[in-house]
Amino acid sequence: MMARAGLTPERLAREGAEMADEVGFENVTASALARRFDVKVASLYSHVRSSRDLRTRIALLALEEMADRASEAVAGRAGKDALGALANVYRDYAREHPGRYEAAQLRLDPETAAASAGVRHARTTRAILRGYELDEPDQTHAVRLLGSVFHGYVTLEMGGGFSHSAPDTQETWSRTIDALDALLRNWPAA
Amino acid sequence: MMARAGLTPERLAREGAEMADEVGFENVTASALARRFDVKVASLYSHVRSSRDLRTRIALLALEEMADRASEAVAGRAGKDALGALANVYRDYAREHPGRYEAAQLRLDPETAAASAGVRHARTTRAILRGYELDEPDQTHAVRLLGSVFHGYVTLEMGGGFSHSAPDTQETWSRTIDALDALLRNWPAA
DNA sequence: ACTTCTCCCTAAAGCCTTTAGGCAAGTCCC
DNA sequence: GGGACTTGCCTAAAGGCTTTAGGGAGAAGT
Repeated sequence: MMARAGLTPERLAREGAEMADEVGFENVTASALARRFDVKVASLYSHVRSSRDLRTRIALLALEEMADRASEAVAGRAGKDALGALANVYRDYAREHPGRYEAAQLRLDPETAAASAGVRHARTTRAILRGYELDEPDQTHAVRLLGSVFHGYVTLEMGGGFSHSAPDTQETWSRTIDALDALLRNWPAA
Repeated sequence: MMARAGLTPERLAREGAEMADEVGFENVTASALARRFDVKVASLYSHVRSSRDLRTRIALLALEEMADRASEAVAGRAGKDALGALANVYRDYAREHPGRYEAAQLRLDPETAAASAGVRHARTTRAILRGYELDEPDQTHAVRLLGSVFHGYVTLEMGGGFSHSAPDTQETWSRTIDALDALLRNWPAA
């Protein structure tokens, strides 16, 4: 009588990601997702272990997508060009997929994080620094700084932290990339 | 028979903040807080409008505390000294009060944000730039950059984003401050 | 066709939020 | 001091989310 809905962990994660962008990651609940599939809540629990598990899968999907975009953006570019391209991956992804971007910030336990696309993404960030002359350990410091700036900026902008003031954020964004490029070319000695 | 518990919005927020540091901000629920006061849940609703209201009050309290620390740290310092002091306010506050720091990241609606201590904090950040020679609009860009770096760094560090790699994060933190100082002294022209 | 398995269902318990209405301890005024 | 009012916490109840246990009906293999 009832046709099977064809649930799988992957489909749940994909639809959950879609939903996150529409209603915010914190509103992606097992109940709401079940409603979206026109299925009873309990049915989800054959496919995901828990609500937490569901959210983790959405986070991993988002990390994967960002890592894909990052490696594509950086391929064939170097120096400031590459830097700007990577920066824009963060910003654009967060704008196009705010719910997924939130999801990507979910705290993962260490093993899950180590197995995630986050690692690949970190390698991409490091690759950008090949265009600048930095040796270890400064290279690591710089990777961390870039991650901080991109993530921090996008978070604050999404949260409206910059919203009520001139000049506009696009201008700040370009100048931030200029500034980071200048900094990397002129990295202060320890 | 039952002595009055003496609930007030302020006491609820303070205890909620305490609780956030102990069990994480996302676990601060009206129910749990009521248990802590040995009071029935419904009683809280005479003092706060909703669970959301409670969380907002905790966020405002945290913003207030951070703004206080920031202005105290910056007073009587200038240049890199001031920069480092402000940076450490973020890091130390997040370490001492992780739950409160999370709370401070709660998205507030624009009016609430405008009336919060966040505004005072932003002025403090701007004050630091008096030690560097930056005119508008670069000053605003720089304020945003500093906010991004501090917030981004602390978030990533708290989330374990840097945890599994050498060199240690203290070293990165000092070098980040060095780098920001160098950048501000040598801000690239548009 | 019959067995077996898979997938979604019903049922139920536990916790959280929020509202409505009640009772008693504190406060005020005579 | 005693009555009337106010305040503050309570009980009751409805509705939503999570999670587990067990059942039934379609799909798949022989």
